[in-house]
Amino acid sequence: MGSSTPPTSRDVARLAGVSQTTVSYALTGKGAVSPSTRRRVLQVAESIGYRPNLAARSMRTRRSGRLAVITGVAIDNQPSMVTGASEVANAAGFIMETHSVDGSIADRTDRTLELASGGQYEGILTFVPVLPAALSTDRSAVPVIAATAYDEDMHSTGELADASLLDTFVSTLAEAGHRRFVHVAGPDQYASARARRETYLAAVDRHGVESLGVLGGDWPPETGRRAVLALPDDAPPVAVIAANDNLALGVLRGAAERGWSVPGDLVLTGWDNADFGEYTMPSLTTMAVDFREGGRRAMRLLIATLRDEEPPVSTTPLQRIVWRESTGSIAPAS
Amino acid sequence: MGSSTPPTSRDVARLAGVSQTTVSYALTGKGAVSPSTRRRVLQVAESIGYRPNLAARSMRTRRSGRLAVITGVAIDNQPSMVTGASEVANAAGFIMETHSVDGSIADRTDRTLELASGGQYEGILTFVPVLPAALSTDRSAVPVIAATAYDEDMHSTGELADASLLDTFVSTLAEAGHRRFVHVAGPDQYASARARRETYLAAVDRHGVESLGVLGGDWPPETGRRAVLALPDDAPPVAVIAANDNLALGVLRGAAERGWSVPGDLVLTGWDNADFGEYTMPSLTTMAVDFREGGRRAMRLLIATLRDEEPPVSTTPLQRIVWRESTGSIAPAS
DNA sequence: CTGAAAGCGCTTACAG
DNA sequence: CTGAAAGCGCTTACAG
Repeated sequence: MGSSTPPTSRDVARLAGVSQTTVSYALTGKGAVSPSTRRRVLQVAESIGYRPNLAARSMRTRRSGRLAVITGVAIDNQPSMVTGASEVANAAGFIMETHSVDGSIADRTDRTLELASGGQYEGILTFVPVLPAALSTDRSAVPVIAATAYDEDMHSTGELADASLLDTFVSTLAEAGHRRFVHVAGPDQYASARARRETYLAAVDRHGVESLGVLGGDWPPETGRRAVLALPDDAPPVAVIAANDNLALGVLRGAAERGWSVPGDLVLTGWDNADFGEYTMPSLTTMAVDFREGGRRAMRLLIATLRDEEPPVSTTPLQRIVWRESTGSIAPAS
Repeated sequence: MGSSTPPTSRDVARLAGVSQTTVSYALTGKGAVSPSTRRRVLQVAESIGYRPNLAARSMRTRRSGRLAVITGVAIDNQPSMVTGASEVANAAGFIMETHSVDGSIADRTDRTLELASGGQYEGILTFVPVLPAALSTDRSAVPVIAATAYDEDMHSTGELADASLLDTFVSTLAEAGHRRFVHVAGPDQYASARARRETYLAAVDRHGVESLGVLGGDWPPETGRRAVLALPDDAPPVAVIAANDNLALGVLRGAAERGWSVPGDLVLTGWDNADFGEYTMPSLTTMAVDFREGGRRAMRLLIATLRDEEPPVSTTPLQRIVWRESTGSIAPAS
C-alpha cells in the first residue's frame, strides 16, 4: 500500500501475454495490431490502471506535446492572457502547462532556462520579464518567447502596453471643453506606466491644455485617493487621467471626501476595464484591453516559431475606449 | 541551428576527459570527487551550457522534488491560495508547479490522474473539484489532496467555505436595531453560496428578525443591482446580506439608482474583502478570508501525507469580519 | 578517488 | 501481425 510501484507497460505485456512492443502499438495506435490483440491489451491496461510514464515517453520520442507558459503571481490581468494562450495551444494539439515563478529576474531567468532545457517542453512562452539570456535560441533546443504585457526589454509583443489611445482621452475631453488636466501615474518600473505618463505629457502639450502635473506613482486605489487630496482647492473643474481603474477608484473616493462631484467638478478616466468600473458611482470611463486575444497571439507566435513557420500577423487593435458616466456626456470622436 | 540537440552529461564527460559517473557525482555533489576534477567538470558543463535532462533524472531516481498544484481559470481568490501553497512547498525544499486545467469535472479528474501517475510529481494538490476517483491513493503511487475552497464532495479542507460567521453579521445588525433583512445569494452550484444562504436563513430565524427573502443566484455585480431594483418601495430600512463583494457593489449601485442611501435606508455586508471594497462610497463591511493561509495549510497537509507524517493541526480562524461604512456605526460584538 | 555496467519505462527501426 | 533489441539521458551500486 503506497509503496507499491505503478504498473508499467511491461506489466501489461506480461498479463496480456504479448510483447512490450505490441502494448506500445496497441496503446499509441501506431503499429499494426490485430483487433483482438488490441482489445485484450486495452482491457488489461484498463483493469490494472496502467498509465504511461510521460517522462519515459518523452525522453524516448523527444516530443512531449507540451508547451509551458510562465506566469508570476503579481502580474495583473494575466488570467485572461493564460486563457487565450491555452485556447490556441489546445487547438493546435498541445497540452499547455502553467508554471508560476517568482523571485528576482535572475531567478526567473534561471527557471526559464531550466524549463527550456529540461526536455519536457517543446516551447516556452513567458508572461513575466526575464533576461535576454533566456531567449537565445541557439543553446536551448526549444524556442522561448517572451510576451510581457507590462515590461520592456526583449522580444515583447508590446501591443498590450501601448498607450497611444490615451491621447484620445485627452483630445476628446479637450474638445468637450476641458482645459485643465492631471495625470495619476503608476509606478515607474512598469513600462506601461511610463508609456501612459509620457503619452499624457505629449498629449496635453499637443492639444494646448493646461496640466496641473503628474501625481501618484503606484497602482493601489489609496494612491489615487491621496493624489486627489493633494490637489489645490481651486483645482476643479479638472480632468483626471488615471493610469488604471484602481487608481481611478481611489480618485472617486478622494473626490467624494473633498465634496467634489464627478463628472461635475472633476471628470475621470481609468484603464483596464476592471469589473467594478461599471458599477461605481459614477461608472468609470476606461480602456478595455483584450488580454485574452493578446494571449492568443503570443501563443500563435510560439507555435509558428517552433514549427518554423511564418508567424501570423494580426492587425485588429487590442484596445478600445469605453465611455461611461465619469466623463459626463461627450460625443466621442469616432 | 535549432536542430542541434542539447548537450548531455556524456558530452560533458568526453570534454572533461572523465566518465559519466564522475560528471554525475561532481554535479550532484554525491560521490567523492577530487576538488580539481570537480572544478574541471563544472567548468566544462558551464562552458557548453549543460543542463541536466530532468525527465531522465527523475525517471532514474524516482524522485523529482516536484509537486503539482492544479488550478482552474474560473476559481476566485486562487492566486493567494497558490502563493501560500508555494511558500510552504519551497520552504520544504520542493519545486511547485501549477497546472491550469479546465473542461468538465471528468476531464479534470483524468488530467489529475495523468499527473499523479505520470511519474513527474511526488504529490498533487488540487484546488479545483475532481471526482473522488482521483483521490484514491492505492493505485497512483503519489498522494493527491483536494483543497477546494468552493465545492464539496471529497476530502475538502472546507474551512475556507465556512459560512458560520454570517450569523454574526445578522446578530450584530439585529442588536443594532435592524429588523428587516434580505439575502442576495450566489449560484447554487457553489457549496459556499449554499452555505451562506442556509446560514442566513437559520440566522434570521434564530434572531427573530424578518426576512424579505433570498434574491440573486449568481456572482456578478449586475445580479446585486437587479436584486435591489426588485425590492418593494417600502423595503427600507433593510439590511442586505450579500454573498460576496461583487454582489454588494451591484447593490450599492442599485440603491443609488433608487435614491436609497447607504447606510441610511439600507445597510449592507459583502464577503471576500475585495480590494475595491475599501474605496466604494460607502466602503463595504465584509468578510476577510485568508486564502493564502488556506493554501499554506493545504500544502502542509500534502507534504505531511507524502512523508507519512501526522498532519499539523491549525486552530486559528481563517476568517475575520471587517466592519466599514456600509453598516453604519455599530458596536461589533467582540 | 574514478569508471564500466545496469536499469528507470518507454518507443521504434528491423527482422520475421 | 508480432517480438527481440537498442537507446533516450540520467544515477547508482559495485569493483578497483
